[in-house]
Order: sequence, then structure tokens, then C-alpha cells
Amino acid sequence: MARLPIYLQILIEQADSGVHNISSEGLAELAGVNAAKVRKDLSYLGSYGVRGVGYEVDYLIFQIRREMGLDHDWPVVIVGGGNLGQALAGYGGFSGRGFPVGAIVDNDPGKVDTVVGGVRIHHIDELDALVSGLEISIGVIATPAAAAQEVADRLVAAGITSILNFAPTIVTAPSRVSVRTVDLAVELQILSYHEQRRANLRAGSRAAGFGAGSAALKRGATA
Amino acid sequence: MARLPIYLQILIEQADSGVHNISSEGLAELAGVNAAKVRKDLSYLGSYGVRGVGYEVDYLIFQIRREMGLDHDWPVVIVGGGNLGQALAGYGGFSGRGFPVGAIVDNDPGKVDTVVGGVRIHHIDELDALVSGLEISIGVIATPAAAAQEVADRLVAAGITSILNFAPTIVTAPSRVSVRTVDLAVELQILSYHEQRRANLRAGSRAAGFGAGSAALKRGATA
DNA sequence: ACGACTTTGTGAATTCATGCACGAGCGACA
DNA sequence: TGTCGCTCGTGCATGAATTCACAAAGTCGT
Repeated sequence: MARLPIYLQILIEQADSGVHNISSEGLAELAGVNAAKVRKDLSYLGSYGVRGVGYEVDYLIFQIRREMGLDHDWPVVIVGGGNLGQALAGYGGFSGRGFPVGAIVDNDPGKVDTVVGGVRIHHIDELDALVSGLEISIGVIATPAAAAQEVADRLVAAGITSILNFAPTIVTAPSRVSVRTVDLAVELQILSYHEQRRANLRAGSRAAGFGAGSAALKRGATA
Repeated sequence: MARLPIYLQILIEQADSGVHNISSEGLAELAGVNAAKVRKDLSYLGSYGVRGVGYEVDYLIFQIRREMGLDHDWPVVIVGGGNLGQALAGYGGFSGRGFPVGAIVDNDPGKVDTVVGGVRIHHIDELDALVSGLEISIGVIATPAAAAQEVADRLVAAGITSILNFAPTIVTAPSRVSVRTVDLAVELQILSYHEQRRANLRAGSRAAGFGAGSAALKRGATA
């Protein structure tokens, strides 16, 4: 499930705060979800809870880590040494959480041999060698949108089986390859949508005295 | 819905390629979803399709933009002038898509007055003035996890109504404020989970000759 | 040692999202 | 102008996800 990382994060925070046991209710509270959902999610991993007591934080962390494959590092290769690529390489949040940047590649010869975040940029033609040499299975696309699909194809050809795409475009890959796209602007657009809905609601309730502001505006605009 | 930004993106690409009309089927194909889903999603905006023909791309773009509040810019304030904050400020993907960086603030006096991505860093104490002066309603948290909640509180106090949180922790805010957390490492963890599942499946089928690799491993580890 | 209390794990019910199938409307063409 | 073909909009069924509710199982106090 996509919620396991969230639980894991909370559990680690709790462990750091010296908490040894946590109930499904407590965990649900911190994660902002339903307690039964937490129990179902965790029961999917096996029966690691103790009735009347709760879950032992450390053991649960261990089990989630194991289930998610976080009991060892997964080196990643970043494609694209531009603004975003450099930021990701310099951003400590990757290495610090089990995803060290094994390599950075770019197609611009001018960028090759530059050092970013302690890692030297290689030419993209060396991708295959780097991937097999460092046993990398995760690739990060930090290129402009226009290049994203071609990069994805090259990553797949090099043997990558998981792709994290930051380019604002949809990339396709064979079904055996996992692809996740994170478009930072899309996240903002979703917030903008909420802002707009709030604005519509305010306008709607002011104008018509009822709550269906969005629908009212829609009809009003087309009438 | 969370799919509108994806449709929008595809539609803009199509418009740039000179396409004037698109059917729900065509759009579904490009978005990698079901055609009926596309029609339902779009019908939620109103009846903007023409039977027998499809949807007029430009008009649909206009309508989605309007519905999502993307018909005008939403300036954002970035809190945190560190690695990530600088990267976000320098990353063109924000300004280019209607979210110009109106201001950057940091609590480190040493960073104040530095210029990043064309924007000068202010001290966080000026947050209120900047937010009201520039009519900013979206805040971006690019600080370490430990500071995130306090920053969120200050953003809310300053009048921000939407928060995009890049810190790897859960931040809470009043329900009138929208919060989205994007934890880059969590995205990688989800990929790692898929990698692990693939590995488990391979191991499971090799060892036992059936597909329930994950469950088999689980029982094996606890027995 | 026993009973009261707490919390898990899970079957059942409900809600939500998805996909199908088809009627309705529009353009094209004779 | 009438008919045919195409595609939208949407009621209905199916399936997944979420929530409820409760028995089983454990701890703690006496």
C-alpha cells in the first residue's frame, strides 16, 4: 500500500521520541486516517500487534522496512544535470533515507565532469555501464519534458526497473517497469483548485445564498 | 478531481501540435485511462463536448483552467533558502506554469539579501508583510522536517490558505487550509516497494513454485 | 487466580470509484 | 431534407476500498 511509507515515517519519529509502543488508534491519529484502516494495513504484513497493548514501534519499523525493501540501500541514477538534477543531488533527503545518488548523467558535454553534491556528472552514453556497474535499478528523470520519453527508453534499455519522473509529461514504459511521475506544478495546480473552489464558494454563497457555488458559476457562465 | 491537471497538460501539448478537436477516446489513450472515465470527469465541468465530434481542445483548456483557477497567476512564497528552496526558486517549472515565486524567506540572517532565481531572500519575520503585500495565498515549505510545523503555523498566521510541504513530516493546519505534502523520499520508497515485491516474487517462484512470494517469505521469516 | 479492561484482527456492511452499455444529440452526406 | 454514423452524457452493475462492529486474546490490578 501507498500508506506504509507514511506509517514508517511516523513510527521513526515516535521511536526517536522514546515511544516504544503505539496503538492503532494512536498511529491513525498521527497519520490522519481511520484506526481500522491502520489495523488492516498492518495486518497485511502479518500479525505483529499485541492485543491489549498495541504495536511495538521498533519491531514494526523493522517489519515495514523489510516488506518495503528498505533494509538496504537502493542507489539511484539521476538523468539531467540542470537545475532540478543538481537540486536533487544536493538534497540530502535522498542519501539520508537509503537512496544514495550513485551517478548523474547528462547529454551536455559541457556539464560532464562537473561535480554536484559530491557526485561527478557522466555523459549519458555511459549509462549502461554505470547502471550495471553500480547495480542501480532506480532512475530519476530530471530533464525537460521534451527529452523525458527518450530518457525513459534509454533507462529501460540500460536495465532500470523503476523510474521516478520529475518532467511534466507522461512517460510510458513496459509494464515490468514501475513509473511514478511527480510534477511539482501539478501539486500547485491542485492547491490552486482548492483555492478556486473556496473563492467560488464565497462568491456563490454571497450571490445566491446556497452552497453549490461551483455549479452556479458554471451555469452562469454558459447562460 | 486529481486527473484534471493531467488532461490539461495533454490538451496543451495537443493544442501546440495543432490539434483542434479530440475525442474522449483519444484523450483517454494519451492519459492512459478509460474513455468513460474521461467523459465522466469532463462532464463534471459541464457539457462542453459535441456529440459526433468530440471536444474542442482550446475551449476545453479554457474551461479546465477556469475551473482550476489557473486563469491567473498564483504567486507563492517559499520558506527555506537552503538546497531545496534554492532549487525550487531556480526551477523554471513554477513561474512558467502560473506560480511565480513572489518571495523567499529564511530564518538565517546570513542568507537574507542573497538573490536566488532572481528573487531576494527576506527574513522570515517579514512574512506577514510579504504575504499581504503581494496577496500570496500559497506557501511552500522547504525547510528541514524539524521546523516544518512551526513554519506551517506561521504561514497560517500570516493568512496563507494553501501549503505545499516538501519537508518529510506531517504538518497539520486548520481545516480551512489545504495542505499537500510531497516527500521525495516517499516516492522512492514506493518504487523500492515495487522492486522488493518483484524480488520477492522471483525468490518465491524459484523456491516454492507459486506466486505468493511475499506471503511465503513473511511466514518463513517469523517461523 | 480471576475478572475487568484494553486493543487487535477480521467478517460484514457501506461507501466510493470504475467500467459498461445504451439512449440522445449532432454533423455529414446524399 | 432525411437518414446514417459517430461520439457524448449518464444510469446501472461490478469491484475495490473504507468503515463498522465484535469476538478473540492479551494485560493489569486485586
